[in-house]
Amino acid sequence: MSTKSTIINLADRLIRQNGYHAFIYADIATRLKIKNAAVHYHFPTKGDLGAAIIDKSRDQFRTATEAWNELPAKIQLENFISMYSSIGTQHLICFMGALGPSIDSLPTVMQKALNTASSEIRSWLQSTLETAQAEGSVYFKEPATERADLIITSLLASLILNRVSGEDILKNTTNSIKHNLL
Amino acid sequence: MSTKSTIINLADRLIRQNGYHAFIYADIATRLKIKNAAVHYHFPTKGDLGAAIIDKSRDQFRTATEAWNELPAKIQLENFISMYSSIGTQHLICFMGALGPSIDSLPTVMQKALNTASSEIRSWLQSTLETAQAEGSVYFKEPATERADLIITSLLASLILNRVSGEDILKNTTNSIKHNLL
DNA sequence: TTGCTTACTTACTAGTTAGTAAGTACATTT
DNA sequence: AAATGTACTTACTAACTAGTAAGTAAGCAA
Repeated sequence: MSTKSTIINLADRLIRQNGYHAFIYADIATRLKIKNAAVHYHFPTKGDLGAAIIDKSRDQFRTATEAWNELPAKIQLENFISMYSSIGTQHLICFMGALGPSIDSLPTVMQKALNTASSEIRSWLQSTLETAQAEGSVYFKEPATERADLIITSLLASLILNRVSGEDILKNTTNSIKHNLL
Repeated sequence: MSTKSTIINLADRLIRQNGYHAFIYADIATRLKIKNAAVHYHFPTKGDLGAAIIDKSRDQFRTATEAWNELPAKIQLENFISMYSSIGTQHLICFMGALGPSIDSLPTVMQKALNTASSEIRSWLQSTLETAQAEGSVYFKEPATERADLIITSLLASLILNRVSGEDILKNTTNSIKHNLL
C-alpha cells in the first residue's frame, strides 16, 4: 500500500478515536516512521488530509451499497445496520459522529464534504426504505425521510454512547430498530 | 452573575459550538475582557473547567426532571424531547454530543463525569418509559432500556446532523418518535 | 491599623503544532 | 547522458496555548 493511502487510513483511525483537533501530524509521522514534512508532502494542509478521509469514506459507502444493488431492500437495510456493528466492534465511531459535532471549527473544504456525505447517506437510506415498503417487507405511514433520519441518528449516536457508557448501546438500539422500525 | 459562572456559561456555549479542543482560554478571556490568568484563577486546568460544565448540565437535568415529578409520565417524556428542540433552536448540540465523540482524548475527570451523566440520563428515560407503560399511555414489548436508548441516541445525533445538513433533522426524528415510539 | 482573603493583572515559559524552504537519493523519461 | 519527477529528509519558524510566579488593589476581620 502506498504511503499516501497508509496516511489516510491511519489518520482516519486517529480522527475516529480522538477527533480532528486532537489528532496531529506528528502522530502520523511517528507511527509511520517518516518525518512531519513527508506528511505535508502528501497533504499540504491538515484540511486536505481531513477532506481526503471524508472522500474515502464516501467512496466506500458508495461502493458497498452499489454492491448490494440487486438484493432485496430489507436485506440491504440489514447490511447497512451491520456496517455500524462492525465499526462498534472495532471500538470506533463513524466519521460523521467524529467530525459532525465540531463542523463549525473545521476547514471549509471539510465542511462541504461532510455536508455532501450526509445527503448521500440519508438519500440512500430514504429510498431504500421506500423500496422495501414497495417490496412489502417494511411498513410505515410517516414520510420515509422521517423514518430514515430516526434510524441513522440512532445508529450514529449509539457508537458515541457505546464509548461513553462502556455498555453495548448499539445492541439495544439495533434490537429496538428491528423490533419497531424494520 | 459571578465571573466564575459567567466563565462556565460561556465555555459551555463554546464547547457545544466547536468542541473541547477547539475552544481555548483566550476565547474566554477576550470575550469577558479579563486576562488569561484570571480564567486559570477560577479553573486551574482546562479539565477543571470542562468538568464544571458537565456538572452544571447534570444539575440542570436533575432539577428539570425533578420539577416534572408529579406530571403524567407521557408528559414528562414530551418535556424531555422539548429540551432537545430548545437546544436545536439555539443552533447548539447537547454536551454529550459535543464531548462524547472525543472522550478518549479528554482529561480523566471529564471522562468520569461524562460516564456518570450518561447513566443518569439513560436511567431517567428508562424508568419514565416504564412508568408511562404502567400508566397505560405508552405501549412496548421490548425491554425499556432498548427503547430508551433508541430515543436518546436519535435525539442526540439529530442535533449533530442538524448542523451538518443544514436541515431540520430533529423535526423529522421527533415526528417519527412520536409516531412510532410514544 | 494590621493582617488576610478574593479577584484579579503583568509578565513570562515550556511545549506544541502546522507549515515551509532547501536539499538529497533514486527512478523514469527523453 | 542529461533532464525531470517522485518521495522523501533536514532544519527551521511563527504562532499558538496551557499553565505559572509574582505582584496589586480592594474589601473585610480582628
